Amino acid sequence: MPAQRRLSQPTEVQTLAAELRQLRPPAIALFLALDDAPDLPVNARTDPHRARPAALALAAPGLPAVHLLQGPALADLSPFQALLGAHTAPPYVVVHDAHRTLGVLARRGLTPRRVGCTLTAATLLAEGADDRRDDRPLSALVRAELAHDLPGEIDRGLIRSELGVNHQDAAAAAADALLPLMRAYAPRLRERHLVRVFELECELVPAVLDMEATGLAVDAPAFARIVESWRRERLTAEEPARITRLDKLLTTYGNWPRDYVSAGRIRTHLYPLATDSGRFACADPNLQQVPSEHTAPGVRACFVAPHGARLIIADYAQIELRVAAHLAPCPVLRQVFRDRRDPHRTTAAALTRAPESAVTDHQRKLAKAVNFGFLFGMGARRFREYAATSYGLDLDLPAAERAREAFFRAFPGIAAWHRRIGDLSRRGEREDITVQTALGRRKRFPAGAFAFNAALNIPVQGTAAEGFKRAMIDLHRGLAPLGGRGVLCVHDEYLAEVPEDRAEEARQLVTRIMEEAMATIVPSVPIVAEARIATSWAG
DNA sequence: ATGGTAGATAGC
DNA sequence: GAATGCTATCTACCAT
Repeated sequence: MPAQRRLSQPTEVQTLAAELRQLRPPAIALFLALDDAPDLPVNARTDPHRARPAALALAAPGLPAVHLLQGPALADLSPFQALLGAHTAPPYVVVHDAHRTLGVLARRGLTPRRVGCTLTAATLLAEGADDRRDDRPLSALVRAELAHDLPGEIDRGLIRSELGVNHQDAAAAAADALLPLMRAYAPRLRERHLVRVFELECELVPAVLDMEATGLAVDAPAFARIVESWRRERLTAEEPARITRLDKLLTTYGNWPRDYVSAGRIRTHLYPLATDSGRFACADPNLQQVPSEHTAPGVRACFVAPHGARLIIADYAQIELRVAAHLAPCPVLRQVFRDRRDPHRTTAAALTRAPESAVTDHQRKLAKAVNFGFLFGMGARRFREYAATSYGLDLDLPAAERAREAFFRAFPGIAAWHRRIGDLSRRGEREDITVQTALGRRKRFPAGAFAFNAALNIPVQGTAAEGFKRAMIDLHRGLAPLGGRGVLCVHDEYLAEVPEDRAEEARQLVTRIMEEAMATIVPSVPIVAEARIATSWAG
């Protein structure tokens, strides 16, 4: 790394650049946000599904990584300086949607060095993935970095004149950009009360990077045998539905052992800020959609604890119902959880107008479908279909309507919440509507584009995601002394690998950390996490 | 050939 | 008045 522009008194930016150079390579890389770059493939700009500023992640050979944001002019960085300085890791400022762009790059024959994960103040400020207006300007620095790695595509002379410098050292360039860009976002994040979300995401980054780097141990030969059994069955299968299913399994998962397993572990890519809700996106491979035992028996059993270790598999109990009880708010549902009662029995009792003690197993099963289905605004018609496919329950339409009424009768706070969102629906015809999570992450619906169901769901899903991310941060720190580490997260499920002689200790620790972390975000309802010790994901 | 869309299906 | 939501990946199909 050429030392350059070394002054007798290093500037803030130079100090940061020096710190960045100390970091282990996987921690950083360049994320370059692009929006209207003329050389981008068309789909990066026009696909509504990808209607976010396209992000380009480019390899910067030999460099420590830096996450760059495009952004407006300078402002005050102070709230974040303390935050970032407290980390062993660098300031991670990031670009959303980089993972899609990685694919775009790959199709163009470019092989960017993989970056850890993403965080962007701009994403938060843009209030949901559908509108990134605030994110628009293409920074001169982005052009500079493009010129650096894709010579010929952009006029370097233009870059130099724009920047007023001759960048020979991409790391220094990146660092130069970092502080100003963060400065630019800081006051707006403060104004918009997004500092807590931003801090959460900053703290989360090391946990995600380690999880991505660690990967999950996998019994690749066993996986390959299952794939082979699908192939054999496909040859003789006759039932069309079965053929469709087998083809899906074969095409989606069949090449995983070959494409993604190395040294007995499978590594995925996690994107904490790629979704409207604040949940993770996961890709290449998407380990958040590994077939369940129900769908394809044996697959999850291939994801294992290595010799001498155990998996701790933990998830939250009815987390969305609990979060909804908190946010709605619904005193009745809150009380059900406080009394350690079963919300499905409560609904079943409302359905039958009988006491909870008289609820049968079948009634409880129906009530479970009712609770999960109607919570986010499903209609009676759609509920019939849902109950049939997900729970094997056949209902006629009047029965589905009665179930819906019983649900709202059981939980008046939920009913009032739905009515309030319904009112927003009318206003949303002609004005922008914004909904938010507990920490203040926002999703904005432009006038005329309000979505009732999404307005119900996103704050709940997003609040649960915030509690989960809080837990991931604490778990990352809490497991290390035991020699344990997180290996995967699936929305409300956390997998850790721990030494077998400390498995029980770890199990209890994981349970406690998850419950306490979520409770900081969702304080009005008791939170229950359940963790088990296993030798494979199926166990 | 490549880019783009809709629909189905995998997860939560 | 009614309305589950959030994703990734694959296939089939259409357009350039």
